[in-house]
Amino acid sequence: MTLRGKHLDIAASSAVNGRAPAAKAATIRDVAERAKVSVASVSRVLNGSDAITETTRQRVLDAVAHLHYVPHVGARSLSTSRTDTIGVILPDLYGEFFSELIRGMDLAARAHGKHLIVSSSHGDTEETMAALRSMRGRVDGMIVLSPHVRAANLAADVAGRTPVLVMNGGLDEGGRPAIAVDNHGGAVAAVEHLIATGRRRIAHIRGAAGNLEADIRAEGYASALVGQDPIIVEGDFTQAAGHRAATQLMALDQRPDAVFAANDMMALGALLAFQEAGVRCPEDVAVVGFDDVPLAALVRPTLTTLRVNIAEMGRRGVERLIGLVQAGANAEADTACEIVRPALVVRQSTAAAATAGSNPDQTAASLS
Amino acid sequence: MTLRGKHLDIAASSAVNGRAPAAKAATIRDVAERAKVSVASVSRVLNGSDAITETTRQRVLDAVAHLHYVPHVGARSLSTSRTDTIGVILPDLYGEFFSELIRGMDLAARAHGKHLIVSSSHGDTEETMAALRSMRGRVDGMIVLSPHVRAANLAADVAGRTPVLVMNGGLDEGGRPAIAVDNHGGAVAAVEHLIATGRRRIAHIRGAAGNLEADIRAEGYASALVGQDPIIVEGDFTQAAGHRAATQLMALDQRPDAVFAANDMMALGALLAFQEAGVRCPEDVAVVGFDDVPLAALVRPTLTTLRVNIAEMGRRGVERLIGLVQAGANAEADTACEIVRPALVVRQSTAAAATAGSNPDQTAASLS
DNA sequence: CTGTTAGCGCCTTCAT
DNA sequence: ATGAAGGCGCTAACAG
Repeated sequence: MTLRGKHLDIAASSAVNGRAPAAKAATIRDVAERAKVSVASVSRVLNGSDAITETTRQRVLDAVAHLHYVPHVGARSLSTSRTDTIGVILPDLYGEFFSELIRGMDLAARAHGKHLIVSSSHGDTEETMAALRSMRGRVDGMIVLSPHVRAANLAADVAGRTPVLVMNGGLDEGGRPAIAVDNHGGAVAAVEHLIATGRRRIAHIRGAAGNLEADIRAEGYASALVGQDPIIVEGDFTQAAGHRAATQLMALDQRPDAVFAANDMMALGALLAFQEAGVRCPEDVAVVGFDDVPLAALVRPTLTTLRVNIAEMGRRGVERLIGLVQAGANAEADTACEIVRPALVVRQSTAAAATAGSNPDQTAASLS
Repeated sequence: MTLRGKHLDIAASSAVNGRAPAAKAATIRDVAERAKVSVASVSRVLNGSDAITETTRQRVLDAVAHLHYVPHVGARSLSTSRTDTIGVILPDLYGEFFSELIRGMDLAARAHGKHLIVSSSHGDTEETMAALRSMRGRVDGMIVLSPHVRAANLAADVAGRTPVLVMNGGLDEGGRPAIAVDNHGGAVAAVEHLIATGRRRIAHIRGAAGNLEADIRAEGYASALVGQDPIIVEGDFTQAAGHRAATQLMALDQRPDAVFAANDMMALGALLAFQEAGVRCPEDVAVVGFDDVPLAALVRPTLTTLRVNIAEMGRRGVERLIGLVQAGANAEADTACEIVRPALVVRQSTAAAATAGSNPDQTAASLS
């Protein structure tokens, strides 16, 4: 007890001596002392809760100003068990898709006064778990993007009581809150568009094996083909993979006259490979991507793709998660898997040879 | 109330029945109880500190496993006053520059077992301050990227005892730890390259007014000109601005035969504008960007630019900050402003008309 | 080696 | 309207 008293004295003296930004940061107790009120009152003023005399309110605010006091969020969250922070676990931080996603999430988070703590798992299930664990108690809820179903589900378990929103493209999340892109529908739309514009040998550059979204898109592609066998080349969602795959395709006996790449970056890689080889797009070969990253409208020829509105999806994810957090125990109520329907955006890369060069950016109706 | 009680019952029962992930998370005390030891021992085992009997260690680990116990990081950091988290405040989250930067930072952070909490301030000084304040107690240190000097310096003040690393391109940070790009040197190199390849009327598309980096680059541009007056058009670092600016330039009586854009995105915008207008690059006009975002090597013509190695810079920033945090009170020792020298990367967009089409990606020696 | 206990900084009943 | 006091979950002396 006596010891404690001493401590306070020291803190007080150093606090009193000037508006020093260094030294030990002021605590709520310092403020209380300086304002001659109890910590409770300070707390009240700062949280705008109960009714407080205008006099004390001013006294407190003055003290706060003089001391450069800023409440310690960590301590606060320990007693309120809220952190006002949401965690995001991504498989990777590379490429325009994820940066757009984070941008959208940040926007929504800021709008709701939440913080965003991001972490990438490099696609590794073990790392995903580690990230999840280390986030416990640090966040009010998390959004997990894992290309592997297992990982996503495990994630939801490890999280314990913390709400988890899964965004990994699988439509069946076992009744967990989720947001997913209609990968199947998108792939089908891509192929149908190619067929409609007269293409007859349509190849597919797929994403990494084992990646859920890659699987579904490939499956959608195959199911939409008419009168031809699937021609599938492996890829991994990177521009380099698209380049390699396109090279392989050009070496085939019967060259395809159209390519549907599982994402835009690979489509771009393919576009470049074709260009370098003197294969003209869209005249000799049409190309369709997926995602509609900003870049897609910037390259020449501009890229036909499936618009996902990535930032919007990120925004939506954060808002939904915030809802889950607020719902608390009732969260069981929300187990819906929200589906995002990509919209086909027709650009130059799939113009029928005859009409090549027409309007570079005409958006078709949404799939839904 | 009754309704709520019912809900809770349900939750509870579901928790009891099996290794339920729900229910209230176990605390260190629960573990201690179940393992028949004191909380101190549990803490010891978990932190691998002191020596512990193998017996108790096992007992603790068992209990931890059975209870799905995960230490509460928030509480821990309250007593250790460490958060193992570093905060990053960016002016914006849009564009490839920042996504690359975050990627590099994430890599370094993960390597050191730190978390990353990001926040954008939309270039607004007030928002930057708010972000800083709200990070207190939540991070061990922060990295601030603010295009405005004032903001950056203010930031360092508001932060109080928390180490702050400034990365806003200003070389003079008043003795604060900082990392900056040699914007002046880069701009000069760009102009000199253009002159060396025979260009005589060199224009500049500058970044937003009031933006420190934009100012320095513009100044560097002007200082390197030989035998011509500066031709400067306003921009704001976006691709659209570059497009507009290029359009303005084409309308001039005496068209420039070269353009140095303050960043790659604007250079790309200009490239497109020229293309649409039928002005050939590099034959009619050469274009140089700044940053070397991944995209620069993907467009056609490939873009000559100043490589900054963004991800590496992000990595470096995090490592330096971690150093500052560890140094603690001795932090005053490190007040150096580390300078990153961009390297000129010559690509197709500045090929002299005669040699146009040569090697698309030859890197020149670094400036340093 | 292990248990006890006092805080870390804040919020929040419970009295007054 | 305000003050006093008991935690939140964990770590770190300080005894045994």
